[in-house]
Amino acid sequence: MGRSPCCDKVGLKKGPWTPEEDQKLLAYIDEHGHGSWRALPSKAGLQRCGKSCRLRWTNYLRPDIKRGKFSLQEEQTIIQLHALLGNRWSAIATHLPKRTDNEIKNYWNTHLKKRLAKMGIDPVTHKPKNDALVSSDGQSKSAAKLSHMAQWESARLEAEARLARESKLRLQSFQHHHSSSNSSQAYSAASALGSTSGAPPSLVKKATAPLPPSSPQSLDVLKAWTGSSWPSTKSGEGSGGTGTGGSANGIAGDLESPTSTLTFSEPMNVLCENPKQMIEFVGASGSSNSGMIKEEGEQEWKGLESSIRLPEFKEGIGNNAVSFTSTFHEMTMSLEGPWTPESLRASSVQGNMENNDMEEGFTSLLLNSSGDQSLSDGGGESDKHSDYYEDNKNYWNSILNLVNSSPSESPMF
DNA sequence: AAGACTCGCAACCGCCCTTGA
DNA sequence: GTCAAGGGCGGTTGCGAGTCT
Repeated sequence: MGRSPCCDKVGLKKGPWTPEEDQKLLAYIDEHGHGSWRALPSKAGLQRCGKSCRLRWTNYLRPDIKRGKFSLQEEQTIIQLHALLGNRWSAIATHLPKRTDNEIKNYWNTHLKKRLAKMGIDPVTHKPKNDALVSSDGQSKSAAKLSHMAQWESARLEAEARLARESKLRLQSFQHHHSSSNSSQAYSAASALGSTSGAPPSLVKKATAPLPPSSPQSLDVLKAWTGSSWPSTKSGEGSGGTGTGGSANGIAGDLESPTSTLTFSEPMNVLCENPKQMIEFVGASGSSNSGMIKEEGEQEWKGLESSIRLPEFKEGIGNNAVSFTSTFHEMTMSLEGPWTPESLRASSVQGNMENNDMEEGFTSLLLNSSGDQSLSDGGGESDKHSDYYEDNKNYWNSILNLVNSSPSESPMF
């Protein structure tokens, strides 16, 4: 399975595309679709390799591409998803409609990474840089492991959310045929439908009944659900905290097992020296996508550098294991409606109104320029600990809420 | 004004996975 | 089961534009 010689052929043009070439490519795809990329150049009269055509199309010419400056909201989304997914740009791109993975990658490398670094946050781990000094006791290992597991979890969430959406769509179509107009009924039915709608029973029931961690079935099923969005091993990915397992065979590697469950019981116990340190993560119910209420604008970043609460943030994800417990119901709730900046904003406002001062996640940590005394002035040791737990929980809440609130038009769902 | 330097982005490279013969 | 083609993805490069000295 060697590399295809696609671009090795002599006589093929490389380098920047001319408007004429763009025109030819556009015209051809308009008329015929792209079909086989390899065959396309000759048919379209282009002296390019198919791969080059595909890239030009997917990264530039595609009509559904939004170009130009990233909004603050998009920046936040990228940061949060990167914290969770690492350098899986294509996965991140599925949550940013109209942005290409290449564009996001470039933006991260040229803007966001630098900003985080400037703020003393390691863009790879999303933790304060000096954290490495503190973690000689093995906590960094736990952090890495946790991050690793979070990635598996995210892939699993994607799969389950996608399935939930599909179930819902099926149900809606079913109901359409049966002239039912009650959407809440539709929703309840969708939740209950499970076993008859193609949703795996383990999902519908609620996932505290774990599939065997290394269960081949669970892996195959998940792979099928995710539409091959399962994380893949890339040689370079380890550096991004993204040493995801890769093919199913690799799953049992460094990470014990990405469970197909919603509870990281076994691995997390391994991580937790003190079981009391287990923090239950409750998925998106009443989700408040904190940090989504800021207005767009560069100046938002300015106060940030001075106001970020490094001590709390530092204690964030790395030191403790987090038990992710969610329910199919909660997940389905979080998937209601399309994912839009407005909806995020709305849910954020709602969340805040629902007393959720505590529901501030990573982005809020980054963006809050005021009202942050409560945590840093906390004083007492016990307060410190509870703050620490809260931050830990909120951090993942924020990120996973975002992941759960996937765009309806996302190809991933 | 001009050369040096920096930045941002489009495009390329190369690895890997999937698919189908 | 094997192999090659096709395509996806993340990392890297090269060049033009902007900024600095």
